[in-house]
Amino acid sequence: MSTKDATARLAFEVVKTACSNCNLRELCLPIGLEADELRKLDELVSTRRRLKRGDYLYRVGQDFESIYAVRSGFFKTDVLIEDGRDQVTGFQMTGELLGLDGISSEVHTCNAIALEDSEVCAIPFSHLEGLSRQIHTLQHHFHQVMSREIVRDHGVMMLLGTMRAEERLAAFLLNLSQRFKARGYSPAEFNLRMSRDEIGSYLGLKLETVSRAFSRFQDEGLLSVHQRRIRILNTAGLKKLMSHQRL
Amino acid sequence: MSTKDATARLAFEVVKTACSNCNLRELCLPIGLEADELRKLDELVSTRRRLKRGDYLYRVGQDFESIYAVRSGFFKTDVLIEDGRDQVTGFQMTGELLGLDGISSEVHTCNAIALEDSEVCAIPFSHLEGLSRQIHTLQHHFHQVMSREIVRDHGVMMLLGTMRAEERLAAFLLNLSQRFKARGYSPAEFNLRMSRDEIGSYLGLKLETVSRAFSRFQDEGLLSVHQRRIRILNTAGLKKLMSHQRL
DNA sequence: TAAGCGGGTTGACGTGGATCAAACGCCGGG
DNA sequence: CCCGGCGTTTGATCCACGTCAACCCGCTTA
Repeated sequence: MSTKDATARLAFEVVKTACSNCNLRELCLPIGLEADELRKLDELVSTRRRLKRGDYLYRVGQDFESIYAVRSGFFKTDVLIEDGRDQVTGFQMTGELLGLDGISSEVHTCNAIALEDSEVCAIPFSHLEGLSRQIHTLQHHFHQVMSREIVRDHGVMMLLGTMRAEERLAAFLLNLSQRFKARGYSPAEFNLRMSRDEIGSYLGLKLETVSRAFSRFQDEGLLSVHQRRIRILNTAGLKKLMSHQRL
Repeated sequence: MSTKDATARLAFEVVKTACSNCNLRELCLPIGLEADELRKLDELVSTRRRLKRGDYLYRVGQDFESIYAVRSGFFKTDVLIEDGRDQVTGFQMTGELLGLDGISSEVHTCNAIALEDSEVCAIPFSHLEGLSRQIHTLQHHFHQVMSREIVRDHGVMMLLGTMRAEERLAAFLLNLSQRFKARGYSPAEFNLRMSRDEIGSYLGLKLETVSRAFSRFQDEGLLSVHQRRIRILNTAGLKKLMSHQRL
């Protein structure tokens, strides 16, 4: 997938959008807003963008002017260092926000890439700031979203800093499961949108280690795994595994 | 140091404070505010608190109502899991903010502990939201601070996910160095406020590994180390070490 | 139908850092 | 001045995960 293709397509795939009749409004920024406030938000969320699998929503170094709400699909964000190493910093699904990293320096500091065909709402940031000066609820909710991102990052730091391979994978799967559940999908059966390599990058492991951990989970009857199709058979077992004292 | 001692002392050590004549105002929340705006901020920043080494500024589970700006001293924040493992999520120095994690759930999700005698300004969060609805500059600056925290966390994730022990320690020291420099202290010579164990926890390493890495750096002439006293002798060498391709 | 390819699995082996253990230096108290 | 305690250093050993390599599976293309 060439960059030019992606950029060209993006330029045209914009659609007028409206929060007030979006079925994600309980999951996304509009939480708790009154009808008239929701109308104001509609004006704010100016455009929708469609992306194909592999397209970049934004790249490191690109000017920041909007944050994005995932309307459908699945994303990853990653950061790079010169020598080629990279780290997946998160996976984002419907109702989650992308681009908060760009606020600090007016420039995006990570890449956001669609892992399947996706759709996002672009929210021009200066407008969001303007509106959140008027709507207290929106302001507070936005602050909570940013704070939640910080808390999530602390969880990942804990995972990377103290957990062993199987614990990391268990934590990862339980987190995904719970997020699918919150969106009305089965918490027990889902398919992964990311490769073993991407999971490994997120968890600070090599893809072989991820693959082996999957196999061991399957052997122990905790899951069934077929390629990217996951069925969780023993949630309690996975949870127990996570809190196993390090020997 | 017992908890009760700390809590009792904290209750009394409150002092009226003012941003407008604080010599940190170029480093802290007031950046870029006009004189009259600064006066409003003064009313906001209600109290100052002194802490002794080892005191908790706040604890996991405690109700969130203020964020804190470090006026002097040095802090660490950490998170725990049931089985006793813990992860230091950050070290905070003068001008940096503490407590952003609490916004999302109205409850603190990490502990903040003074690593030396310290002083903080308490900023009641609801007041901050109120004022930032009036002062655009303040609002934007606050968003930048939160975003910067997210970017910093991504850096730590990169460190924990992809770097080896010596690279982590080099990155850590260079970061400290640069932060001391920004505060007008020597970037080359400083003393660490935290133990090897705390460094290890932050970097996802055991204290022995940290100690060995220090020794090796010293052998290679990159630093001189005497207990917690650090002198950086070869910044370029440390930087090069950081970007060494993994074999 | 074959051939190519990208992603996933599995095995054999190497190694960086954890673990265990001992000793050292610094510091405060008797 | 000695003593005990804590943080740190250093050495010896171990093991979880990385590395390297072969192979497999499902999909696409010729």
